[in-house]
Amino acid sequence: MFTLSEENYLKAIYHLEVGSKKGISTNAIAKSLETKASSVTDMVKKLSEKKVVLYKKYQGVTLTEFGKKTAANIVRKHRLWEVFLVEKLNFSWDEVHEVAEQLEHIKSPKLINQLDALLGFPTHDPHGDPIPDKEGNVNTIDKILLSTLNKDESGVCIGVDDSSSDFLRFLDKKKITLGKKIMVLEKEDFDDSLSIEIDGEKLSISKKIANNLYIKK
Amino acid sequence: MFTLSEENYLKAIYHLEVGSKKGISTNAIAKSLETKASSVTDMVKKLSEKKVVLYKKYQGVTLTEFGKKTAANIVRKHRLWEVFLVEKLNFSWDEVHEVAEQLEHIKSPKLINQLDALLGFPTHDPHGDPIPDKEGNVNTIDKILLSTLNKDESGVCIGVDDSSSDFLRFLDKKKITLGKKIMVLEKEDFDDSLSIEIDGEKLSISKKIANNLYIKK
DNA sequence: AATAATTTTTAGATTAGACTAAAAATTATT
DNA sequence: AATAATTTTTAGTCTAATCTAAAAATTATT
Repeated sequence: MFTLSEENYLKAIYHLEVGSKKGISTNAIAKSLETKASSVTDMVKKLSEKKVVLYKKYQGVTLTEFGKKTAANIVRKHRLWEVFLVEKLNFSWDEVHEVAEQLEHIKSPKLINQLDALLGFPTHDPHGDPIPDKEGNVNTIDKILLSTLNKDESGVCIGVDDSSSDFLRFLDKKKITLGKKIMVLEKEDFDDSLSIEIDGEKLSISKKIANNLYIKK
Repeated sequence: MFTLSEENYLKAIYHLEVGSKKGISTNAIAKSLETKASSVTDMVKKLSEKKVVLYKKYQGVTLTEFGKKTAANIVRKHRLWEVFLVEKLNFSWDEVHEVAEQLEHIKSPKLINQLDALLGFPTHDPHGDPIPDKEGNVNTIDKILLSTLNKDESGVCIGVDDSSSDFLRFLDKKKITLGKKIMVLEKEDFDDSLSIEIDGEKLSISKKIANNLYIKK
């Protein structure tokens, strides 16, 4: 069994490993968890003894298969709880993260299985991120950034990259939600802003926004 | 804000204070939390500094008003989660305690308020124990032990004293659940066992069982 | 390739919470 | 009231997880 702290380290390493071929550096983990490199070194040794990471001094860490499964399970719990908060308890999508950070550490397989069933076995969380299955497998679909679309191309909004409260509240205000169809009407060269159509309405979107919205063609 | 450990101490003291006029002894707390008296002394000093208990060396502790409210809120969360587990996630009443012990420490007022609403503002948990309101007030109704009923008297089953898994599973097997009407047909003098009628069926109940079932006349 | 800059690890300290063993206070018993 | 038994507190130790500061290793730059 893992402590709260161990679980948080595992989760951080899991997220950092996505799209990174090499080992995860001590500093990267420290930054992600807002802690000090020396603390990371200590914990990483402990995790290595527990067989969830491979660790060689100065070489960074990699999750073992066991570690990956363990981490994926925490992420699974986090995302299922997020769905629960939005679907059943009327949370908005910018409010769920903090509470899910706590709920993800509750230990009860039955609780999670039943929650999964109550929610109708959802595949994605409120931000469009995929929910790992019981074995830790993640169904990755080919999502692209809105900013990569060309003029006159369109796609369906399927997720966000940055899921900070500020960004999510901005999307709410603009009525941009998952599942909505977005058409690129114009791309401005001088500032890379986009003119898009959503819900039959025209809207201007900055580069930063377009770089944080995932689209499926 | 309180740590996990502090919350568990508060809850233990809260429960021990019910029906006790004097201060709660160090040993009583130690026994209830399965820890050592010396650990209790340490923690009690900390809780005293945090203004949740009154403490004088060798005199035991008493919860302050603030402490009572804080503890009642933890109990409120525990019992609401128990209702959730039974009503929404198909847990049986002997399975809920362990998970609720974890869930009660989740910090989010909105979560609890919304959960309360989702459950239809329940007043009692699956074992018949009252759920404190947001201000920490508990609606105590006059419950009596089944063993105090006389021959030919009857009442409705409204709760259990001992809520151990073994006892609850026994009740399940005998189809004794909250809300059922129980009539005392006979009291045996030599072993204090009862002959009762429930669901139109005759059943023999030992003294121990009758001492753990609460009835409302 | 040598030196500078950066990253990582080690060594030692700190804090919360728990423990053991011994001392002090209280309560019970003669 | 004196002594015995029990309870409670104190003093000191331990572990998990953190930190700072210094040392060691790696990477980058001239």
